[in-house]
Amino acid sequence: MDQERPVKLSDISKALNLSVSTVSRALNDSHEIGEETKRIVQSYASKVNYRPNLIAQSLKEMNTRYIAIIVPEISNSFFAEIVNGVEFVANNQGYHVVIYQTHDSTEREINIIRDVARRKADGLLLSPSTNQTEVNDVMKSIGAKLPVVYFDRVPSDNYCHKVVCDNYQAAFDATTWLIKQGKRRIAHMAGPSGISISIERLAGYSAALLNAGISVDPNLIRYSNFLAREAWDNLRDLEEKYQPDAYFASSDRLSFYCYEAVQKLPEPRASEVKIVGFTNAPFAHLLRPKLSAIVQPAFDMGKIAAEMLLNTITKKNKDIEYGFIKLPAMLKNTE
Amino acid sequence: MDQERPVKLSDISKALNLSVSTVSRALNDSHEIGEETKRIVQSYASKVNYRPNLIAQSLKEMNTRYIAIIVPEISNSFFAEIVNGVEFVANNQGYHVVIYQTHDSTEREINIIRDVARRKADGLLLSPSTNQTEVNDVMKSIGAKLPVVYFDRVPSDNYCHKVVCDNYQAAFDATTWLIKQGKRRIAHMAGPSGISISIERLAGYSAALLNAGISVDPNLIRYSNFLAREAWDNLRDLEEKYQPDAYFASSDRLSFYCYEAVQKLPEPRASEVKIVGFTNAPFAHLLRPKLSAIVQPAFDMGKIAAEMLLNTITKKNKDIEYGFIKLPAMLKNTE
DNA sequence: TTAATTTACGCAAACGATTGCGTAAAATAG
DNA sequence: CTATTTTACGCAATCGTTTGCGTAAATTAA
Repeated sequence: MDQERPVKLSDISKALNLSVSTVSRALNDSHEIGEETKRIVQSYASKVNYRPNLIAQSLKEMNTRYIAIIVPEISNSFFAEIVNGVEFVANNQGYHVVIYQTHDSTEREINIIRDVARRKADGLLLSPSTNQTEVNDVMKSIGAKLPVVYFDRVPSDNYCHKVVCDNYQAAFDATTWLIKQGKRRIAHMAGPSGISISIERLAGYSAALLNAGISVDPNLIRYSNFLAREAWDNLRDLEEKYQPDAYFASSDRLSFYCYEAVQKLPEPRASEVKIVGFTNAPFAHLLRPKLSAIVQPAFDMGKIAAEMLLNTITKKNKDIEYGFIKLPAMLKNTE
Repeated sequence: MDQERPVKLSDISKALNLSVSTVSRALNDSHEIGEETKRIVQSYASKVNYRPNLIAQSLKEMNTRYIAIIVPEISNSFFAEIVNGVEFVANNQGYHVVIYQTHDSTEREINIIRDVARRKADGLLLSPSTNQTEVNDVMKSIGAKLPVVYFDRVPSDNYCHKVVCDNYQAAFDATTWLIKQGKRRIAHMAGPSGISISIERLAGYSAALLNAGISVDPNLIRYSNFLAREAWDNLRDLEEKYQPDAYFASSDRLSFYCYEAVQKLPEPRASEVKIVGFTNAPFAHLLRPKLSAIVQPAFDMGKIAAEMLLNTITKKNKDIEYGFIKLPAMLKNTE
């Protein structure tokens, strides 16, 4: 009934008494094959459900027609939207998208990058983890054949393609909004120190404070790596010692941690403390009291990053011109 | 400095004046290679950063050491957790996990399945879309070489591996809880009709009603495919005509749609109408008024599904024994 | 010391597709 | 009718590995 193993070119060639090369060319509609032969081959191939083995094709043609994207966590709506944008562009151009997640582990990230290189993905979209230098070494060691576009968290040097959101401006606007709400002791819950987004968001926050004549209090600035534990410790400590009247949260997860921590406070603080945080969670607007959200144009970031990547992949001329795109974020749920 | 192209076996063999086969065997620690030679080859290989080309390896060995998982949407926490469970098991056994999403499009799903087959994934984890029969045909046409485990939404026949949650019991418990809260006009917001989870959840809901002496009102049962539009139309219609005193929502998205719709109602209905819905969203418990949640053991489902799949992949004896695992769900946020 | 075995390596064929080149037969040109 | 071109196909190499088999040299057995 159904064949036990996938049918290959040589099966067809034997069945039709043709050479393998003729069959191959017939299926690829080559001009050096007679029309009659083409018809015979093609109809037989579709009858027996022939599908070219992509492994063999890839080995021969030295490309795989897929790109990889490495993100910290797919359940994070921000990254999920980016992936969707990437798929939108890539699928239109005949590329498949393979998604990997690091769970914010540098070790996993490095393993994945190596694997992507060994599997000969045609390109890579990367939002590198905390440990930039280690990742950088790996990127160098895999040979120069793998085009890369960085997004969200990006390296500081300019010899690479980058797509980011205007973190400085977004943080500036959000902090300014909090100040306009009458807040002055604004805690800054930052992500890991040292990476681009943390630095820029902190800079925007600080600038907004200074701009309003408020001095920046280092005690109110807390870095959390991606462990829930650290964030909670920071939040408890802040509440015990400094009782901020607002929180600026620098990531999706931190936004919700802050929100939860604040909701557990006794009234009236619970409803007075304002929170604004980076988040793309689609249901964030359902929360009461409100969680004000800095929403990044994630889908567009994904689209643009994919376009840049596919451009460099299919580029004929080899003169590289590194792109750097910066997109605006939006402040929402500000009632 | 860094080589322009990845180094391959023949590069090493030339550099060391050895045959390719000797180099290959030395790197694979074969017993028929002298210790001295092994040392030389291995140290040279690591010096020049040799990484075997997985494409070539796969072609030769007829396996790829990766499994694919196809889900409707990665941003859905339920599926994200499943993926995490799958990765947990697969990575431990040296397999990579490749994630695809269908966005609930049968066309995309079919394309992906074909691609997975052509790329020779070692196995597939599948939660098939609405259009079971079409998908079934494709699964048959790709040849018998691709082991599959179904999860969440599963086919009705017993000649396949399946991992599901006890949807009947979960729906029964949740509906019973609503009844105990004094609710009697409980709307049932179902997913697409015809798929396993919709059928089972509706059965559990109906049984709970009958069990409490409440008759099942077909007007309160609404099917929505995965378009937001349909769900909203159903909700508006229900509110206009029937004003249910509670909602049972059969999916993550429906839960939040219901919640949002109810919150927009004038008081006191907005705070009186109770909602219980399937959701694994990590911040669902932050909502006020509460959204009661049927939480599925998604991570475990993923783990179990992956274990079943890897078992059938590495199985020596070919006598297939189809597994069928059913896991309990938990009712949370019931105050 | 000779025969049998082991050790350590090389040759070449796979895996399944694509493609440059060679060549009969057919078509066209002269 | 011969010379040249075109058509339509087959042969064999290639992509980068792995692996069965063959075989010198080294070792052991008799």
